[in-house]
Amino acid sequence: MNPSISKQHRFFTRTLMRWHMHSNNRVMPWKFEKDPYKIWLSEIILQQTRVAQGTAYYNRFIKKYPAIEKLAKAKEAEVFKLWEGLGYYSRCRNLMATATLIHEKYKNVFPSTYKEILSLKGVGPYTAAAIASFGFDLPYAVVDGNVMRVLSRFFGIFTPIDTTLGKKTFNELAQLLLDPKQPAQYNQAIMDFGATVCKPQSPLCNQCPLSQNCLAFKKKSVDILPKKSKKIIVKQRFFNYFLLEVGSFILIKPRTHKDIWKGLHEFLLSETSSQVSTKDAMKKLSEEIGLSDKKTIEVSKLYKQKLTHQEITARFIRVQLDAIPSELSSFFVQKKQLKKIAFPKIITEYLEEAIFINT
DNA sequence: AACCCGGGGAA
DNA sequence: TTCCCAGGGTT
Repeated sequence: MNPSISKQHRFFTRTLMRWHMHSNNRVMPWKFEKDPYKIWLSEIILQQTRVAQGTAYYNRFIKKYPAIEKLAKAKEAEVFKLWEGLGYYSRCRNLMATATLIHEKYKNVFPSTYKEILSLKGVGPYTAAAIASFGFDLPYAVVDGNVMRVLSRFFGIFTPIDTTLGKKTFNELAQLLLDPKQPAQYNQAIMDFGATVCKPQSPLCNQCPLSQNCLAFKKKSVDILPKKSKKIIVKQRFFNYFLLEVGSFILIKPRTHKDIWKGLHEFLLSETSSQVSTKDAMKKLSEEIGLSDKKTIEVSKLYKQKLTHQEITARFIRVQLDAIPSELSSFFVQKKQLKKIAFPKIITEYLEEAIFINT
């Protein structure tokens, strides 16, 4: 018996598991899943993503790539297109890298130790614990946003969850509380409990089985927990997109530099530090790439896209060229191909509204 | 330790 | 608007 486990700890775990047995009605496609590939895929998709948003993506991925070998052998552009709109595209790159690694190094057998799982690209402490417990019944406690919220409230912990000390505190506490005899059930229970009862806003304290011993409930601090320390500064950026068109061809470039949307594609971009007129944007374009015989045919309205730490304002300017410039020839594709290419949301939105694409 | 990386839904 | 989501990687 671990002496550092108090009465409060035991009440928490026992009551949580009882709730899980009798009152947990949450349904998700990957629940009770034991195939580590499917568990891994669902966990990567759900990183910083709501279940409601990720579910459709999960189902499409499983349908198209029912086993990891299929994913490992898929074309990169195809996988990106399937991931399009889900955000955090490094997850998609890491997904493909890990699928390839497991295919080649592990011969399609998913690694079964916590250490090996944690070493996979795109798999951090949370995801490793999730795969280890759900897939292999190993005693590792998951610590995600749900868990930190539940623990910070029940144990009245005001340490900010986004600090090193906070992460250490919640990780150690979560591991103490885990029922080592049924790690998968316990982890499922605490996350479902956080998502359905101990919610971020208006939690259901009046029908919470833990409330009698919940420190935040006792001290009326439920609504200020968990604590966070960071304040995010949102940077404004202005994107002038030029659609260089030559007949049925159009210029599309991949985003490869260290910036947002790496791995997706876009039109010719000229970024300005402030909102500029179409005329000035065209002038800047001419300075950057000297194109002759160009004719503006259409200027779109302004589109906005809010990211966590940036706000993008974009305008799309259609430019007709007489011929494909030789130095840019490798970037021209048939307009018909656009539907197979993965774009950021702001471009997808424009393309859905623009009718030229079908002409 | 601080910062970067998307998009959407709920209040 | 603000918050935050089954977080992880880089500097």
